[in-house]
Parts: sequence; C-alpha cells; structure tokens
Amino acid sequence: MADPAQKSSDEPLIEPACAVFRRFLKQQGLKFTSERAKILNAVLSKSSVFEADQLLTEMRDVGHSVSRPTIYRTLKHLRHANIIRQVLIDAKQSHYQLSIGQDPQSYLVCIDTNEIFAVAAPEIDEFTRKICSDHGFEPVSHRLIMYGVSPKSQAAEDDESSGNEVLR
Amino acid sequence: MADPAQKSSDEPLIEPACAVFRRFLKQQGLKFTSERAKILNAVLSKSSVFEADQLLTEMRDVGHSVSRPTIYRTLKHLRHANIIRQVLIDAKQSHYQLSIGQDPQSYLVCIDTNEIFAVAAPEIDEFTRKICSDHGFEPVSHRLIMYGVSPKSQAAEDDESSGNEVLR
DNA sequence: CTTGCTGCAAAAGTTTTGCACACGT
DNA sequence: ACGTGTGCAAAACTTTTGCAGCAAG
Repeated sequence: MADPAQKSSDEPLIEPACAVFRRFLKQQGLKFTSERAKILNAVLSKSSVFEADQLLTEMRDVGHSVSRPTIYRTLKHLRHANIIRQVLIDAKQSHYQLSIGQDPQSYLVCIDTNEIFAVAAPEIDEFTRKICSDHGFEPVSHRLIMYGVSPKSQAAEDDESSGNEVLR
Repeated sequence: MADPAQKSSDEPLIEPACAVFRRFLKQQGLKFTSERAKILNAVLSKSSVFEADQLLTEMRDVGHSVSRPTIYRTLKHLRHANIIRQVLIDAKQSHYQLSIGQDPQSYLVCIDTNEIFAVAAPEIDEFTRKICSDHGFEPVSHRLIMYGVSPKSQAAEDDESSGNEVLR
C-alpha cells in the first residue's frame, strides 16, 4: 500500500482511478466521455463485488441514464485498464470487483444466502507462487473462492432451507 | 472386467460412482434412465474440466444421441449427488469437474491458450478452514484458480500474442 | 472535421422450460 | 398404471454487435 501522497483508507482513491482511466483511454486512442466518467464513479462507489445489471439499475435510480451496451463496453475497458477485475462467483452472470485500491482476490460465499464477502488472505499469495513455479507457470493473478455457511445463516439454520439454489 | 474388490488408481471408480448416482436418484424418487447412465459414463471418462456442450458433442460422435436439455438436467442431478462440481473458470459458460474420485479444486489457467490444468494443492485446505473460522463461516468447499503463463506459452512468447481474450 | 461513442434494436450464446409422448419402477 | 424423463421447440437470460445519429479530440 505505498501511495504517492496521502493514504485515506476510507475513500477509495477516486482521483487516481480517474487519472488512470484517462491515461489508459488516451493511450488507446479512445475518448473519455461523460458516460464513461459516470460509470467509473458508480464503480468506485462499490465497496464489494457487483454485477453489470446492478450497476445499471443503481445509476438509473440516481437519474444517470446509461444504456446496457455502454455499461458492458465500459466495464470491458475498465478491465483492460486494470481498474476492475472479473470475479466469476456465480454461473448466471459475471461479477466485478474494484482492483485499483486494494485487491483481496479471496471471497467467502454463503451457500444459503448467496452473499459474497471479499476477505483478505495474504498467505495465499506465496502458496500460489509456489504452485505456479512447481508447474513451470509464470504467475499472473489468482482467485480463491470459499463456499460455506455464514454466521447469520447458521443461526437461522432451523428455518425452511431457503429455496435458494446451492452453488458449489 | 471389474471385480468387486480391486482398486485400480487409473480407472476412476466407475462402479462406485454409478452406485452413488443410483442411490441418490432412488432416494429422491427419480429414475435411473439409459440417458442418465450414458451421461454419467461420459462424465466419468473426463479426466479434467469439461463443458456441457463439449460433452454433448463427444457423446454424439460416439453415436450416443442425447439432447441438450437432458445433458443440463442430468448435470444438475450429478451436482446435487456430489458426483461433479461446477468450476466457473470462464464467464462464457460453466465448466464441470468430477469430484467423486479425487478433488483437486485448484486450477492453473494459461491466460494465452486458455488451457486449464487441475492441480493438487492440499495446503490450501487448512488455510481456507482458518479463514472461514476467522469470519465465523462454516466451511463447505472452496476453489482456487490461478492465472498465469504456461511453460509452452512462455516458449512461444515471441510469436504474435495469440489474439485470445485475456481472462483475469 | 475526423474518429470514436451512444442508444436502439436485434443477434448470439448458453441454459431453462412447456408440452406431448415414451419409459422406468 | 403411475409418475417421471426425453426431445423438440421456444423462452429466458446475460452479453455482444450493426447501424444511424452524436459528441469528443
């Protein structure tokens, strides 16, 4: 967490991310439009994992009108700019996570409620490096997803088993 | 050719898996049909990760005609019977992996070729248990996906960057 | 002014479902 | 015989794409 000037751990570096994105776009010959700015801001406001459609709904609720295609196109650019990453927790649709501030890359998923919690698991890093080198791989990134029963669901365990599809 | 009491480590326990599936189906009031048997056998022949459509194609090539809906319906039952599990490596479609013989639950994905290698990483187990308990979760299962560059791709690194979409 | 961007509508892709008929128990 | 399974066709769903007008550099 070596930041150039100041380290606010609550506000997730809004200015830098915007600068990173603008630099990336310019370098690719792409344009920084108001839609892209609004989507980036919406993304920066997410503290945990989010879905494309969720983003669209929330932006429209706030009065920002963006089309679904533009959301997807911008998410793709944000991925290539290494500002967000895809998470793949659910087979139904993609999830995304901000990756520019901190990058947990580890997730706890409750198999009852489908809630997703990003958690820190720094020890995993060295293990993945070791495994990669054992197999001759050059490590790039990794993702650890753990499925289990959240404390809340353990408490409500005697209720009807909450008709949710169990994902494993 | 399979005698009741013999353990070959190459053949991945065909009889047991079939028995497990039949027991599961009976217990659920479901039926063991020839299609389900054929799909189970096709699944048991897969040594690594596979896709639903791949399974369909391979079965048809061998002369077994099954419909796509039946494949999906049967895969769902196999999941609930804990014979296979979903892997979620690619946003495009689901991947599945046999989980009844051995369960690696760790994967090396080459970001150039998209090849997927299942690898053993037993040390991860105790870490995930620790992380779960740190957060009050009751651990159920987990999955570790590592992205990197395979030895083969590192060798061919100077070629054109193989127009593949990089998944992260 | 040139080039890329947006929104609409529609396409593409995987996965699911309704229904009539067939099969396992 | 009963109830469940199968295949077909079509729906549902997320994500992508073609195109005409619009906006950023």
